[in-house]
Amino acid sequence: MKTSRPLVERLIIEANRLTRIAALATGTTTPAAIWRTLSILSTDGSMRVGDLARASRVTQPTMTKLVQSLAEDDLILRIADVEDSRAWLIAATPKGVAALDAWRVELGEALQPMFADLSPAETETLEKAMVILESRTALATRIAQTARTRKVA
Amino acid sequence: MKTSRPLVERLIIEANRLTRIAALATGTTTPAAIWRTLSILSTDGSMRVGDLARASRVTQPTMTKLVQSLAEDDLILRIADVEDSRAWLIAATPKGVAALDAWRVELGEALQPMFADLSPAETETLEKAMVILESRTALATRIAQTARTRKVA
DNA sequence: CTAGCTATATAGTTTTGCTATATACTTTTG
DNA sequence: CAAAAGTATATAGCAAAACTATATAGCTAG
Repeated sequence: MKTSRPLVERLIIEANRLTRIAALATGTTTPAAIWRTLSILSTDGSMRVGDLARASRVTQPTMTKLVQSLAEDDLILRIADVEDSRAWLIAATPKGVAALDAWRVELGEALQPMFADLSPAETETLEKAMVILESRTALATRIAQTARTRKVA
Repeated sequence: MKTSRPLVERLIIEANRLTRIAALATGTTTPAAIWRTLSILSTDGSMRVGDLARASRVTQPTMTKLVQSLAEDDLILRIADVEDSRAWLIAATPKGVAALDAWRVELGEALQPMFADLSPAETETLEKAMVILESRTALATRIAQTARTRKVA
């Protein structure tokens, strides 16, 4: 283990580990692609199939099929885009948001034992760190979204 | 967005988001399974195919095939287990560790802009939070490993 | 209005990962 | 200690997922 690893690098390593440990701790077999898609819609709002595919790092045909399957389960819905009738806006339904939320609760509970014995000072440090992280990731997704080649009105 | 979400839950949500954003920012097409496997071996040391499969959340035959392909690229090597000649110990090679490290550097650099303007106080908060996180995830993987049904000598 | 461009859908193929099972070795038991 | 039962990995065959290529429909520029 390098001692001189930059902070941001340590951050992404721990993020990957936490993600892996949490998935391991819950017994769910639901494909990660479903949660990833619902997470993106939940944080970034409704968007087109193509944008969703890019954000989720799959090809557009793959996302089209995933969206079809999610729509069948009423987890998302497809709204006609008034500005461009070729496109659809994909939005999470209340049921979809609830399913995502339940999964997050499950993940949180699975990780809980690891953090059960945090001291008040440690809890405060993590709370502060979360506020910082949350502000940065919120910014990042906005950048990613505008990266789409979009006509300026 | 819930305001009353528990700390641990916010943590896993941000971990997922960071993982997603970082993957998006780099253009790599290398399957995630490869990095996941190398990460596990790197942090938890050499282990058997079966344990590696469980840790990586794939079936044993899938891991057998992945291990074969990684061995062909000299990213891992298979050591005979002296205690049980049915089993192999899988270990990351120096080349494997280097590849993992390069990928982590790339992820870190991709996220760098998001964190370029941290104040000294914010940096310190994140540094402290990382120390806490690193100690907890280190603990967690040890627990997962002993969870294997292992004969006591 | 036509030519070219863009958004999503479909078809067909490749890849990935699964279940079932075989093989080799270890452990338990009578 | 030999036979039976159990465990670790490997292989075979199949199912699911995701890709490339392309079709279809709608938009936009000249």
